[in-house]
Amino acid sequence: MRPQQRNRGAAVNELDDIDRQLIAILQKDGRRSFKDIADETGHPASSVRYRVQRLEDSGILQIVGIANPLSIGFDHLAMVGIHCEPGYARSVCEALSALPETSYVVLTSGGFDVMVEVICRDMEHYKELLLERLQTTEGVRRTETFFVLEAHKLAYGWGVG
Amino acid sequence: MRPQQRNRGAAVNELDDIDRQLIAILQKDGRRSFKDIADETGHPASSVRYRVQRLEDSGILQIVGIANPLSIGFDHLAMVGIHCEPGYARSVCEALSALPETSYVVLTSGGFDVMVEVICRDMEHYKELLLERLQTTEGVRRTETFFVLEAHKLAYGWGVG
DNA sequence: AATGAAATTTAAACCAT
DNA sequence: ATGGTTTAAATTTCATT
Repeated sequence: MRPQQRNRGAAVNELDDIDRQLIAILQKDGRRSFKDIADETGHPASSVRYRVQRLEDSGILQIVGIANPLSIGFDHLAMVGIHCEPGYARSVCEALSALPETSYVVLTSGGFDVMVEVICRDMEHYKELLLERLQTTEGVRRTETFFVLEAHKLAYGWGVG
Repeated sequence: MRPQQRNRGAAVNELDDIDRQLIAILQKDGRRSFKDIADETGHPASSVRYRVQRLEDSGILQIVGIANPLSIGFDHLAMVGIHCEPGYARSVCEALSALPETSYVVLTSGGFDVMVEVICRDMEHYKELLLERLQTTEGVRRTETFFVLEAHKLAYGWGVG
């Protein structure tokens, strides 16, 4: 193997228009067949497959099933803003990411150091989570809860860490 | 058709353990073949297909491609908390949901009336969005921006409205 | 890295229970 | 709503450029 190619593996340096086209199609329907996509875009099916695989392998694209939490019995969503002790923000993020109830954990600048979204079955569940697990996490100084009363738009992000 | 079955169509009244099992598998890999799932769960492939279709038709499950925004050139994420004029919270949600930059729009109780996540290409883009579109939306009184410095966990929710 | 064509596997439609 | 069967279609592998 040539030195220039070492460690490149399935990596994608930069997306081209075809990659973006494939992503756009799969964002609408993650199970569209490669042949369908090939017919729509005019590229050969094997090339479509090759590229989608490369995008998945390199971590740019993920094709997953997404269940509506409200339909599966988890209808208490809340956003929680957290103030941390200085120097603890990242470890707080890591600890909270490990909880099954969190669907969103980010380190932020501004009035909060960390923001997390949590999904609970009911208020009892939320109370236990907040008092016994969020507020007892080392480095958490203060929390502020914003209950989600209506979800108007929930789009997709995904695990970067 | 019997009267009891009218209007049931593809609706799912309540999920059983098999449904939950199928959702769990597809949440990890949205393109797993039905035959694979059938072999793993011990259910016939035709039943797996039937159930997954029903879950999709009834809006409980969605299988989509998710692109990492940071990989596709959108690396400025921010959470924006919004205070609204009394009575305007829902219309603000609707207006902001229509913007392509928003990936998350919820009506909340607590210190903010509305919270939105926005994804922008760069600061110039964010500045334009905030000053020209968010803050000019009718009913928006005050905004507070929390820039996302690190995304530790971004899981999946999806459009309920 | 991308494509084409072959062999293999899977999905879709159908039907019976 | 489930499970089996058949037919059509898609995926995978591999050789080629």
